[in-house]
Amino acid sequence: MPIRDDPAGRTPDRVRDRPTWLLNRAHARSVAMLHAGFEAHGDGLRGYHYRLLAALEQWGPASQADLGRDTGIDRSDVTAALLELERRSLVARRVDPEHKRRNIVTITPDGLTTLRTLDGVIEQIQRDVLAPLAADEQRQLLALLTRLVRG
Amino acid sequence: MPIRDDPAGRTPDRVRDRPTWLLNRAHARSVAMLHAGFEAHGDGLRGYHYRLLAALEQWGPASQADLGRDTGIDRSDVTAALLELERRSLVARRVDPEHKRRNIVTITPDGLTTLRTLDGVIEQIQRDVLAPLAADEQRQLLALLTRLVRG
DNA sequence: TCCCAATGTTGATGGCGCCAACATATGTCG
DNA sequence: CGACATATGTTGGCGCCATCAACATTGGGA
Repeated sequence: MPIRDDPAGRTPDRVRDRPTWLLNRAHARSVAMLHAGFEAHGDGLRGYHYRLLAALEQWGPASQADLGRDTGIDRSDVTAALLELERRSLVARRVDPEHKRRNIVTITPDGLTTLRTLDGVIEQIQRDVLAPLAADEQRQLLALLTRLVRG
Repeated sequence: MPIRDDPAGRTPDRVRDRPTWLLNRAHARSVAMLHAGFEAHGDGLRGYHYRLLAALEQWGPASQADLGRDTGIDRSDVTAALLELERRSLVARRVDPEHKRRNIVTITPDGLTTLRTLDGVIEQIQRDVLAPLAADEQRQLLALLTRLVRG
């Protein structure tokens, strides 16, 4: 999904230094690296799956709707991603006996193992993404991005 | 295309502070704003169209292949976007008499006008995107992103 | 009780990027 | 010159992430 990696292409001046363009490129860079990492070690799982597993690990069993709210993933995409996770036995789904319209989703031991593996892969990618910057610059960037995002 | 704007959703800890996640969110923010801007004032044009117009304005007439290289847009996508731009008379295409397999694309006066309009819209969006930061922080962020992207 | 809200599912759409295949035109090298 | 490779534009398909519409089911509140 990244734009062409090849920076050989001249970028129009009016585009090249714009904040939105830089954010786009930086994002493309990180997505490309994540993609490569998931490709190599993610066993076919994608960002959605990781986010769902992470949410389940952190807050325990939840309904699909809650998972969607907690991860910012649309209900319909939650359904699709959970089907895949269930197929791999990384999560289990059962109907909530209290509210029969609701599915309670639980992460399985295998799911936890997978989550930990992905954690390692992703941590390495974080380092790779930030590699062009010195340690203090990395901290600066993260602080600024955090303020940008939360602001 | 941004992830859900609603930041109410709790984000899993292991995700929330990761550089790739922050870049993703910052990008989502800028894309959402760009989307809204194009929606309101872009007359249905998309990022591809703007980039092509910008490249034509800056470097003058070019073949479609060159446009693709200069903008990082795939040849096939260049074709589609130019069809739309031609339909709106924002660009003109003619066969290169020297190399009959080649189309020479030229921006029209209307195209220039549209480009300037979009420029204004986009400039405003840049300001909005960076609004949470003070002026010196904005400069810092841009410098860091530039190094990240070029590094 | 009746209506409305929430839930899970299916299916479709859009933006952006990628790639394969093809016909056509243009070299280049034996 | 002729065979071969290369560049170009076009078509069509795929993938990822995000969004929305519509629906049946279930539950809660007025």
